[in-house]
Amino acid sequence: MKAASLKPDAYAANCPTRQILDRVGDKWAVLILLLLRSEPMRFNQLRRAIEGISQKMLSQVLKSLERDGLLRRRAIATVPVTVEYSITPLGSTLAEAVDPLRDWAEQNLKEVLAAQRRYDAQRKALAA
Amino acid sequence: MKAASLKPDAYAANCPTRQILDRVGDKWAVLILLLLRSEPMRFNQLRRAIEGISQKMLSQVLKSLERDGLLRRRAIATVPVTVEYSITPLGSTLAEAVDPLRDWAEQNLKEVLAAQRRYDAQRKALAA
DNA sequence: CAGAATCCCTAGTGATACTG
DNA sequence: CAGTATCACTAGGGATTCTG
Repeated sequence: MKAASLKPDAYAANCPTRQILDRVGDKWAVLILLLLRSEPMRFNQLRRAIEGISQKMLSQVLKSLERDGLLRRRAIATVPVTVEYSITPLGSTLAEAVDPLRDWAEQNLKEVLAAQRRYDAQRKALAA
Repeated sequence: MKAASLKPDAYAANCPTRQILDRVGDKWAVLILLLLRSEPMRFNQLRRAIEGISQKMLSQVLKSLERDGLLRRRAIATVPVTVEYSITPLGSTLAEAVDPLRDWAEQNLKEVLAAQRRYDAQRKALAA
């Protein structure tokens, strides 16, 4: 865990958008948020749903999402203990703000991939 | 430079959204895109505008953005050479899809920070 | 000016084991 | 079940140097 940054650039680091984009860009954060949007889930339930995340990362990301007020953690005193994670209203609004990006991705991924192929073909031609 | 991933999880890695979110989450990519939205810029012009990016990163990010078809690179044969980067239509639509996120960030950063303070205060109380 | 190539170092991440 | 703690790794990113 490191603080934002120590002394650097005035343009990038201070920008509120940066912090949010970092969170959105986080490999798992948005994924978790989107999952919780449909229903509350428990720890291992999320773990299985995501399949590929280590429990360390899951635990870590959940903690920061909770810290940011984007989701809420509820421990239920059963034996063994049950913990339920649910999205907060704030988290929901963020998830909504991400939707246009999802849409863009789905609509334009093909074009991006095509551009990549073109670029790579071009480069290969030059290399020859 | 690594390929997407080799064999892992079916849920996270295959998702088109993941690739895009990675790009959006990239520390500089979106920043650059947003800058270019207003006007084409040259390499060192961007470098100065961002202030804090290393030229390695700038060069690297520019290259992948170009590869993705999100911006276009034009080398003009002057002495010394001039290179101009401009956003593509595809890049513009992505930038637009990011706007809701910017807005969310600006509107809700305060609340996020407040949540963080609450969380931290809570934790400190428990630690005592 | 616009980059490419190197070196280097640390922070992010996974795997493994342990706990309440 | 729901985590925490350790260790060990490597890839991301900065600083520096060189080039067309």
